[in-house]
Parts: sequence; C-alpha cells; structure tokens
Amino acid sequence: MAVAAKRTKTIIARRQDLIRGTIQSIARRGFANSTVQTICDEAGLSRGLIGHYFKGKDELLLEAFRSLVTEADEDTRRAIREVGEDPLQQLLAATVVSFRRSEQREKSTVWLAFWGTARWNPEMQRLNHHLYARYRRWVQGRLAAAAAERGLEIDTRRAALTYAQMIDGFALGLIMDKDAYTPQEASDIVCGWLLDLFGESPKRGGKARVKRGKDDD
Amino acid sequence: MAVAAKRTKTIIARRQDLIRGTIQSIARRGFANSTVQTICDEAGLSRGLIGHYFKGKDELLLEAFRSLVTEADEDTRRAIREVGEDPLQQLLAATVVSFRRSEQREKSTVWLAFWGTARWNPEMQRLNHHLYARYRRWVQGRLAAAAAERGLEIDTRRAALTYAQMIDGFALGLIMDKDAYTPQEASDIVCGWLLDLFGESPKRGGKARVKRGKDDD
Amino acid sequence: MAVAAKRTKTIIARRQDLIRGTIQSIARRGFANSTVQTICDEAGLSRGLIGHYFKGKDELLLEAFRSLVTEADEDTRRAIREVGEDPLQQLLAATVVSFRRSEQREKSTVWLAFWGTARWNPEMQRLNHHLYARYRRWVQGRLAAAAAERGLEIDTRRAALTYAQMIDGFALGLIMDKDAYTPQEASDIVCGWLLDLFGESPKRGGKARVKRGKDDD
Amino acid sequence: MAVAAKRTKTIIARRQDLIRGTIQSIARRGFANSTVQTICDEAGLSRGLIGHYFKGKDELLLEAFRSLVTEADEDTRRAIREVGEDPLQQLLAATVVSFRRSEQREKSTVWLAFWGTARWNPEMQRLNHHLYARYRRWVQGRLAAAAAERGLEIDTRRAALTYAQMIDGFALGLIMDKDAYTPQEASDIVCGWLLDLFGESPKRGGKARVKRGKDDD
DNA sequence: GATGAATGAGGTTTCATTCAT
DNA sequence: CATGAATGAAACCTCATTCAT
Repeated sequence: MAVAAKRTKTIIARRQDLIRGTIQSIARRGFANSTVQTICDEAGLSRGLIGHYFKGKDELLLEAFRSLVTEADEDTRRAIREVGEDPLQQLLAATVVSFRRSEQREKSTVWLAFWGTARWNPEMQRLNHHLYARYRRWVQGRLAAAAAERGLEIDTRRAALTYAQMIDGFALGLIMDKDAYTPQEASDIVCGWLLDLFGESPKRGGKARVKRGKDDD
Repeated sequence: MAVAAKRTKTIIARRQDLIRGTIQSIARRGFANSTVQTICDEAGLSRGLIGHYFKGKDELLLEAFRSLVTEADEDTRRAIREVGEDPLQQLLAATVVSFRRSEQREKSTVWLAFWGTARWNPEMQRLNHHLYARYRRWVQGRLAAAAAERGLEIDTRRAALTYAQMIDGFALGLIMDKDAYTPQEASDIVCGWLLDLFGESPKRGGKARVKRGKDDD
Repeated sequence: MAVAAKRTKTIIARRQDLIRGTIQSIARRGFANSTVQTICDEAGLSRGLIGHYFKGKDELLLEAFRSLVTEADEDTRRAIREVGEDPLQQLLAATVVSFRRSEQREKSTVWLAFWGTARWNPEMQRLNHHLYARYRRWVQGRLAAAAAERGLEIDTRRAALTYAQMIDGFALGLIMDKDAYTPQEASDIVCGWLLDLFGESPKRGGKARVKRGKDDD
Repeated sequence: MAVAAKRTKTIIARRQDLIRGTIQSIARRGFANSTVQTICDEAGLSRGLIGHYFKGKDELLLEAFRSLVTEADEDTRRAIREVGEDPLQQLLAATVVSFRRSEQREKSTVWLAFWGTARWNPEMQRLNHHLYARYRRWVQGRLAAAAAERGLEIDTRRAALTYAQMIDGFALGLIMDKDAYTPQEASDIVCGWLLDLFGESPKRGGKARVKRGKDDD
C-alpha cells in the first residue's frame, strides 16, 4: 500500500478512535464531565492529539453525534434491505432494529445527552432535522404502500407521526429508566400497533376486547 | 412574627427567583453555557448571592429540575380535578394539559436539557423515577377503571406504557423540531388513541378503514 | 466617599497595579517570557484576576504600552511648561527630560520590546503614529518659532526630523548598550546640536574647528 | 568527494532556507506568531526537520539574527571598498547603503523585532555589542582620518556617536512609520550633516542662515 | 443581607520537540 | 534523510466559590 494511502487510513482510524473515545467518555461520565482529557484517555491517545485530527473539541463532539446518527441510519437501512420489498415487513424490521439499538444502553444514553444540547447547536440541529425529515418521509411512504396493497384508506401523515414518536417515546423511556419495561416489550407493542393498523394482528395487543362472561351470557 | 415571616418569604421568593433564572438561562443559552453569572443575571441578583440560598450551583440545578417536574405534576393534577371523576375524561384532560405544556417551548427544551444530564445525576434520576412510577401507576389505574366501567378487558400495563411513551415521544418530537407537527395535532392523535381504545371514537383517526367502492359493492 | 466611587477607585488602582506588573514582568523576563502568571505575580494579584479588569492579556499589553507612551508624553509636557514660553528653552527641556527617561533603563527596554511587536499590532501602531505625528508637529513648530525670533531661516521639516530621530537614535543606543555612552553625553550632544542650529552655542560641540598652529600663523 | 560535498552543500543550503524562512515568517506574522510550523512552511520544509539542522528553535532564531547582522555588515564593507580609500567618501557610502537597507522594509522590521528581544538573550546581546563596538570604532577612525586630512580638530567620539545614533534613529523612524519621511530624505540629511561637519557642504542643509534683508542693508 | 472582588482549579488549545516509519 | 504523528508542558481563559466591605 502506498505511504499516502496508509497515512490516510491511519488518519481515519485515529479519528474513529477519538469519536469512539468521545462516546465512551460521555457514556461513562456524562456530557458535562467529558473533557478533552477523558476523551483522549478513553481513546488511548494523548491530550494534545485532538488538534491533529479535529479543529477542536466542538468539531469532535459534532462528529461523534454525526457518527451516532449515521450508524443508526445505516443499521436501519441494512435491516430493511434484508427483509425484502414488503412495506409492512420493512416497517416491522425497522421497529425491531430500533429497539435492538436500545439494548446498547450506553449509546442511547449518549444520544439523549446530545439531544439535550442540540437546541443550542445549529449544526447538530440541522443534521437532526435532515435525518428525521427523511425518516418520516420513508415511514409515511411505507405506510401508504402497505395500505394500498391492502386496499385500506389511512391518514398516513397521522400514522407516520404516531409511529415515529412512539418509537422515540419508548426509546426515551428505556434511557430514562431501564426497569420500567424491556426493549422487547416496547418492540412488541409497536409491532402490534402496526399489525393492528392493517388489521393483521392475530392477538389484538393494545386493543380492548369485551370481557367474556360479563355482558355475554 | 412580622419580621421573621417577611424574611422567610424573602428567602423563598429569592430561591424562586434563582430557580426561574436558572431555567431562563438554560432556555436562552443552553446547559453548557449557563454559568452562575448568567443565572444570577437572569434572576436579577448578584453573583455571590447564590451561596446564601443554595449550597452551590449543583443544588440549584437540581432544584430547578425539581421545580419543572413538580410544576408539571401540579398542572396535571389541577386539570384532572377540574374534569371530575370520570377516568377517561381524566386521561383526556391529562393529555390535553401535557401538550399545552409543550406550547411553552422554552421550558420543554430545558426539560430535555436536564434529561440529557439526569443519567449521571443520582438525585435527578431518583426524582424522575419516583414521579414516573407514580404517573404510570395512575395512568394504569385510570385505564383499568375506564375499562371496568365499560366492561372491557384491557392489558392495562401495555396500554399505560403505550400512553405514557406516546405522550413523551410526541413531546420530544416537538422539542427537537417545532415544525414537524403541532401540539394540537399531537394532542388529537393521543386523545384519538384513547377514545379508540375504549371504542368511543366517532372519527376513527389513526385507524384504517376499508376504502369505499373497492370491496363494497 | 460613596461606595461606588470607592469601588471605582479600587478598579483604577488594580488596573494600574496590573499595568505596572506587566511592565515589570517584561522588564525582568522579556516580552516572550511574560505570562499572565508572571504579570500577576509582579502585581501581587492572583492569576484569574486579569479577567476582572481587562478583556484579556492582549488588552492589558496594549494598555501597558499606552501607559508608557502617555506617561512619557505627560512628563515632557510638564517639563516644557516649567521652562516658560521660550521655544528654544522648551526644546532643550524636552531633550533633557527625554534622556532623563533613558536613565530608567527598565522602562526604556520595555518600550523597545513593545516597539518590536507594534508592527503587527494595529492598535499599538495607531497609537504610536498618532503620538509621533503630534510630537513632530510640536518640534517643528518650536523650531520655526525659535528661528523666527532670531530672524533665521531654517528648513524646519528637516530640522524637526533630525531632532526627533536623533533623540530616538540616542535612546535606542542606550537601550541596546548601556556602556557605549551615558544619557548625559547624549543629552549634551543633542542640546549642543540645538544651540548650534541657532548659533547660540558658546562651545561649538560637534562642529570642527581649524586646528590652531596649522593654517593660522 | 562528490557525495560529501553535495551533502555538505545541502546542509548549508537547508540551513539558509530555514534562516530565510524564519525572517520571512517574522516579517509576515511577527515574532510572537512565528512558530516552528510557520517557519518551516515559509522555508518549504517539513516541521520535524528543524532538529536536523539546528539544536532547536532558539538556535535558529539566533542564527537568523546573526544572518541579518552579518549581511548588513558585509553590505556596508562592500560599499566602502567600492569607493576607494577616502574616509569621507567611505562614510558617505556607508550612510547611503544604510538607508538603502531601510528600503527593504520587511527585513528592517524583523531587525527591530529581534532588538526587542535581544535584551533578554545574552547571545544576541553579545553579538550586537561586538558588531556595534567595531562599527563605532570604524566610524570614529574614519572621522579622525577625514579631519586630519583637512587639518580640522574634531571631537571624534562625539561625532561618531552622533553619526551612528542618527543613522539608527532615522532607520528606526522608517520602521515605525513608513510615511513620516523617505529613506532618501534621511540619507540626504545624514550626508548633509557629514559634509557640513567637514565644511564641505555646498548647500548648508540643516543649518540656519540669516534671512536676507533683515540685518543686511 | 447584598455585593462583586479575589482566588485558584481546571478546561481547551497551542506548540516545541521527539521518534517511528 | 524526510516526514508528520505523538507527546506533554504550559499558556490563556473561564468559572464556582469564598469573603471582606
């Protein structure tokens, strides 16, 4: 391998090390207690090195957030590709992979830490808006396709919002309190909601049914 | 008594001023850029005064979070009391008041900022767990009561989780992107979900219906 | 004295302390080795205090330079006032006071240190230009007045430049090498030059005279 | 021999490159903002290379100063040689070449930057003292010779000091403010002073003359 | 009680130097 | 020999806290 190529590889690798270090440091100590020192410690590098690979701490933080976000995006895309073309299957797969991510509790926590700061960080906000817009568009599209296949009429905007915010709401709850419910439970509920939406649920999870033997006799 | 009362009141008032200042400062500058100076500026007090009313900045932050949390709690209780004893009406009122809170965008943002740090702050975490546990218990109880009234059988744990996380998910979405949907929309969706759960919804909002003229005729 | 006035006085005093500390630190260690720490040490204050009184180190350095420059200006004005209205006497007094300043070797050295950086510091440059322009104008005016009194015709621009640069040249020489000549010598030479210019010198210092007994007899 | 010679030459050439880079970097950014990086950039070399050719940054700075100083010395010697043996002609040539150097404004500025630090750098100071002592001795010798040729009696110490400090004073003025006067003007004044000293000036530049029509009638 | 001056710890960043490739 | 990655010291600055007035 050419020297230049090798060097480039090292640069990328070191940047990755620092990004990983950032996420790990935040995971362990929180956002406020993560200093350049703790980040470099986690990355196994010396303090001054950050300047070689990033313009400063702020850029590194942004890149760490970007890394988190794009990793999630890619995970989801991969999971979707694997289940083929059926829109409902794709939505179910996206749901499952979302909560599989919640099992990596540390990363999720860091995600929330970033979200807590994004409001005052234009770059982060832009990045987040961009990805969420695309995500919601995709969800809405899949819902529309699934409905069309079944000859159903759905308020897809409403359903897409509900879906996306349910996912986030359950993820948020898992971050804030790991003992309130499990990722599996959350996954089941959302998948149940999806199936129910299209009238395909065998067990109508979240829906009420009339108690047997009370009014029916 | 007069003097002592006045002093006591002043102390309480000053503490409130500082708490308000904290929230305002975080709302304007973010968590990371809120210093004792900016907080005292917002509160209209001098820098050194913080030591008279709180043990330190950390305690003040915790109290500010507590204030946010208990204010929300009290708002909700008041709203519930106002609609009387009907469990479904209470849940609907709680929903409405939740999203009315989202309209105060600044406070919500601060809330998220606190959540982003709560994971590494045992006190905050304890406070949050306590309130959420009570909240979910209450939701579950109301759902159970509403179901019982109607002779319906519901998985109340599942429904309570869904309800609580939907609320949070929609609130989170409003904080992260004020243009994706309105609080009103979110409120409608969740209220619709509640009504649908009990089979009372006239317009079946998020639910699919079979398209007219396709299978029918 | 009112509290506010007292405080203002303290502020001014502390700023002066820091300015003095800056000059002293540069005098002892040079420009490059003067840090905020050494400056505050010389001023007898703690490191962080600089932020209370100046926007940063750069501002403090500029103010120290300004202090040096205006002090020199005021010294000269005072000396001039004391000798009355005669233009030649004023120029002689200005000369004497200039070299009296050179006796404070430390300050002069610091002056040169600042000059060595002024080229890349727009503020310092502006300040310096302003004062020098005024200074040269004043010299030229006094020379013109002295010439007019005596009915002499002088190229005042040329004479003013010569005077001003001689002063600076001798001052510079004293800074660079304290053993080459004394301030007194320099003072005598420049005063001699002035007197000679107006034909008033009893002993014609720097001027050649024909050796006795060579051409005369 | 070929290889060794080539290497030696390369080393010398590289050292020269670095010295030139140092002067250029200081000229562009000032002393305080010249780092090993900026110097090597200007020299077209990589950062780490400095250690191969100099013991460290300090040595390089010293060598750059030495280069400036010896270059000036050699320029002057060459100019003197070219005008032959007449002492006054030599002094005039030295004067002219001094102000020709002032036309290279960047180098002069760097010179002053070094002077601003020399006080705290024993090596620089020694170097400077040595050269100035020799320079003043030479000036004094030429003045004495010129006076002897003409049968004039001169205080040569005084005249040599005046000459040397006038040169420096005018050079300093040109560095500090390029618009106050031109190198040509300065050169004329000093040459005029020299000629006048030996009673050879056709136009008695800086000297006063009695106005016509006042005492003459 | 109220103020803001004072302190000094600790954060980010820059930089001269070393060293493996 | 040349490169630039790596190191860690040290600089500047910010900030929570203390304390004299």
